[in-house]
This record gives sequence, C-alpha cells and structure tokens, in this order.
Amino acid sequence: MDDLDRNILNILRRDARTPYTEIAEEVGTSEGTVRNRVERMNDDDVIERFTVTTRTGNVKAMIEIGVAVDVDTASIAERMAEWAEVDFVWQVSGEQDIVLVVDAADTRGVNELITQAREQEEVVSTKTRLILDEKLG
Amino acid sequence: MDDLDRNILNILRRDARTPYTEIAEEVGTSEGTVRNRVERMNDDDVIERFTVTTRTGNVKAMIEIGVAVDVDTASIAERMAEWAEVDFVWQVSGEQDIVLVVDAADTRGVNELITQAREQEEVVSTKTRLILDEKLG
DNA sequence: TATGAAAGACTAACTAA
DNA sequence: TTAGTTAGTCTTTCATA
Repeated sequence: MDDLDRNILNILRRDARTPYTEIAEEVGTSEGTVRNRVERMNDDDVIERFTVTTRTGNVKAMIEIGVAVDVDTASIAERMAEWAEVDFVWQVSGEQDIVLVVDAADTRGVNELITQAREQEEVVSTKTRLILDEKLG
Repeated sequence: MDDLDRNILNILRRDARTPYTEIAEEVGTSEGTVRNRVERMNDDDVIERFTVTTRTGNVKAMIEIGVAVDVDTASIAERMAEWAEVDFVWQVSGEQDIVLVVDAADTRGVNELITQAREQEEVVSTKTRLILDEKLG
C-alpha cells in the first residue's frame, strides 16, 4: 500500500468503471501498472468487491441490536446478513452489539426487519434510527 | 423497477464488473437489454454509483455526533464527507444527529477524526463505536 | 435483436531497478 | 527477482439499422 495504490483506490471509489487508461493518465503511470495494482489489491482483499450502491428503497435505517451475553454474536450476524434489504451487518463496541444497515421500500419494510430481529431468541433489545440523508465520502 | 431490474441489480451488487453478456445469459435476456436497463437505472439514480468496497484501514468506526440546535446539519454533513477516511455521512434520527462511518489506518486515525469533529464549533457531543466485524448483505 | 466498429482489457515478451 | 512498459490479440461495449 503506497500513495499510488491510494490514488487508484480513490478514483475507483468515486467511479469503479473508470478505464485503466484514464486512471493511468490521472495518476501518472501506465495502463498495465494500474491493472497490476488493482489485481493485486483485489487478490490481497484490500479491495473487497466491485459493487453498485443503490437507492432502491427510500427508507434507510440503522437497527442497533443488543444480544444476550452467552450467545455467539458472529453467527447471528451472519444469519442477519442473509436477510433481504440488509446492506451491512456490523458487530460493534458500545451498548448494543450489532448494527444492521438496512434499505427498505418504506417504513413498513423497516418495521418488519425490526420485528424479525426481535423474534430472534438471542436478541434482548433494539434501537432504531432512520437515516434521513446520506453523503458519500 | 421490475423483477428483471432487481435480478440485474443483485448480480451487480455481488460483482459490478460482470459483463453485460454474462448478466444477460443469467437473467434470460439480451446484452442490449441489460445495457439499456443498467443505463436507465444509472440515469434514474436507482444505481447511485459503481464503486469498490475496501478493507484498507483496519479500524472502522461509527462516530455519532450531536450538533447545536440552531445550525444547518446538512452543510456540516457535507463538509465532513470531504474528510479523508470518511466513507459515509448520515443524518439520522435519535439522540445524535450525524453518524460518520470511517475507515482509518489505525486507532490513532480514528482518534484524529474524533478530535477533528470535536473541533467544529457546531458539534456539542460525540460518541464512538468501533466496528469489530462487518458482513455484507 | 443482430451486426460491425470502437474501446477497453488481457497476454506475454521485454526492460529496468 | 520484482515492478513497470508495450505491442498485439481478444473481449466487451456501443451505435446502427
């Protein structure tokens, strides 16, 4: 990871479809180098995946979840990552243990996810915040 | 937005570099149709952007920020979105007003961001949670 | 929806550090 | 031995009918 890698990543974060030739010109190197660097970062999991961000549903929310002390948080997290409309599942420090970032069609969709979370035996508390606006870094 | 759009999106979410020809085969239509659909979704902002998810920094965190009542939250959010290492800025409901999702090289990097946030006049409180693990939905 | 043209990405051989 | 470059080839996308 050097400055060249970081420069390439910054361009890809804004638009992952920027041609290698264009990136090369911007960062001052050859197309081949950019390609090699991207491949290497992809293999090394510096780049996790190429993806699209969507604004399909119009209601995004953070659902913060507390779980019982004696359960395996990771396996619950893994299960929740499979739920439709869930974008991220984070295990976090702080009062709650898991944060779901969800993107639902409407508030009813968010509510169904909260209900679904509460129905899990391991879940002892939930706290939801609507994401009113999002800006990308 | 119909089922065809949704199918295409699901493929792009997992790998945004899947060729149109391959997507077409998988969803049972032609390359041109896929291309037109993707272009349309891109124009309509159903697709926000093509991007890469990275695991560069090893410390991710949520920095929850409370701001004074009489200030323009949106403009602060916009400013913070420009900070390096910030992935998302969300305006949220709940006790705090803004959530930064950051991806820093180490805990010092996170700490610098917290400090930077506190230095803003409008900021009255911060609360940070480390993201210990992330799973993608 | 097909087809040819253009753009982009990939292969592999080569060069330099 | 590793990273970078380059030319030629192949794949994907794009525009046209």
